[in-house]
Amino acid sequence: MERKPATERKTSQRSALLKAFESAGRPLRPQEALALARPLASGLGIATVYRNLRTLAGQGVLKPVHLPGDSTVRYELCGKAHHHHFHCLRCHQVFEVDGCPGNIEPLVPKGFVLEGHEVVLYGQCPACRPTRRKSEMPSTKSETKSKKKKPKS
Amino acid sequence: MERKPATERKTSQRSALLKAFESAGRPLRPQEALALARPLASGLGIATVYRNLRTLAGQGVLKPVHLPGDSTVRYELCGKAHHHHFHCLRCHQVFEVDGCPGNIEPLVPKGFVLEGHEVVLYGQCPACRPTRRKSEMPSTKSETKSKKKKPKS
DNA sequence: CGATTATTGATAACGGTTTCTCATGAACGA
DNA sequence: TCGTTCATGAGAAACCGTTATCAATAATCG
Repeated sequence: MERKPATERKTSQRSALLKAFESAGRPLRPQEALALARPLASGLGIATVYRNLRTLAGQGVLKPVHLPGDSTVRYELCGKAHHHHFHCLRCHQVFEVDGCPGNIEPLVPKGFVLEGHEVVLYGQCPACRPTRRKSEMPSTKSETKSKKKKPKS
Repeated sequence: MERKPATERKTSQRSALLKAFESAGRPLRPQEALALARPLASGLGIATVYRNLRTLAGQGVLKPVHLPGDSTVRYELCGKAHHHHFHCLRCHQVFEVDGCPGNIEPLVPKGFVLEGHEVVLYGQCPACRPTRRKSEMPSTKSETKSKKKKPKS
C-alpha cells in the first residue's frame, strides 16, 4: 500500500518540474521533464520525476497525454482549452494545436457510445523542416514561435 | 541480421493469420491475432505471429496501426479507404470508423508540415454498453473479455 | 534547535512486449 | 520421392518504461 502523507511538502524538485512544464508549453515525457528540470534542481533523479508526475496528476495539476506510436506517457499542465497535438516524426516532440476539426459525432457508428476523441497531426516541426537549417535542435519551447511563413503542401 | 529467403513459402500459419484479419475486420494486436488464428492453425506460436505480421507488413498486405494509450502495435489489412478508429475503453478492442472529420489543414500551425493525421474515438462498443440491449453487435466476433488492468493505487 | 517524517536518489526489480535461438518440421522444386 | 532450405514452436533473452526498495536527506513545526 501507499501511505498518504499527512502534509504535502514543497520541495525544490517539484517546483523545478512545474517550471519545466510551464516553460515548455507542450506535453513532456518523464525523460524530457527530467532533462528540462534538472538544470533547476541538480541531482534530480528519474524516480522523483515519476513520483511527482503521478502526484501532480493526482492533484489535477498535470494531465496525462497518450499519443499513437509512442508508448510513453506524456504530461501537460491542466486548465488549458480543448486542443490537440502535433507529433513531429523527426524529433518526436509533441506540440499543442489549438482548435478541433469538429464533426466528430457523425463519425460514431451506431451502437457505440462516444466518450472522447483525440486528433493527432503528424509531420515535421519548424525546427525539423528540410527547407530550413537544422542547426538548432529543438530543446525548448522556442521553436513554436517561428514566423517564417511557408506555404505547406 | 536477417537473411532474406529466396522464396516465400505459403504456410498454413500465414494463411490462418490472414483469414483472422479478414474475418475480424478491425486492427488486431499480435496476441489477438494469435487468439483468432489459433483455431485455424493448431499449435500456432506467438513467435510465428510476430514474424508473419512483420513479413506481411513488409509485403504491403498488412499495415501497422498505432493508437494512443496502448503501446502494442496493431495491424490491419491494407487497401482500405481512409478511415479512423474507435477504441473501446472497456474491452480494448479497436473498430474501424468510416469517414473523417476533415478540416484538418486549418489546424496546422504555421511552420509545421503536415504529413498525416489520426483521429481516435473513445468510448464503449455495443457489446460493452451499460444497457443490456445488444441487438446491434459489431460485425466482428467480439470476445467480450474485459481485461483487467492493474489499478493505480 | 531538534524531532518527526515526507521526500529524495540510486539502483534493483518488475511486467509486458518483442526478438532471438535452435532443433524440428514443412514447402517446394528437381 | 528426395533434398534443400525456409518456417515453425517453445522457451530464453533482450528491451524499456515504470515502480519498489531503502538509507540518506531535507521540509515542517513545536
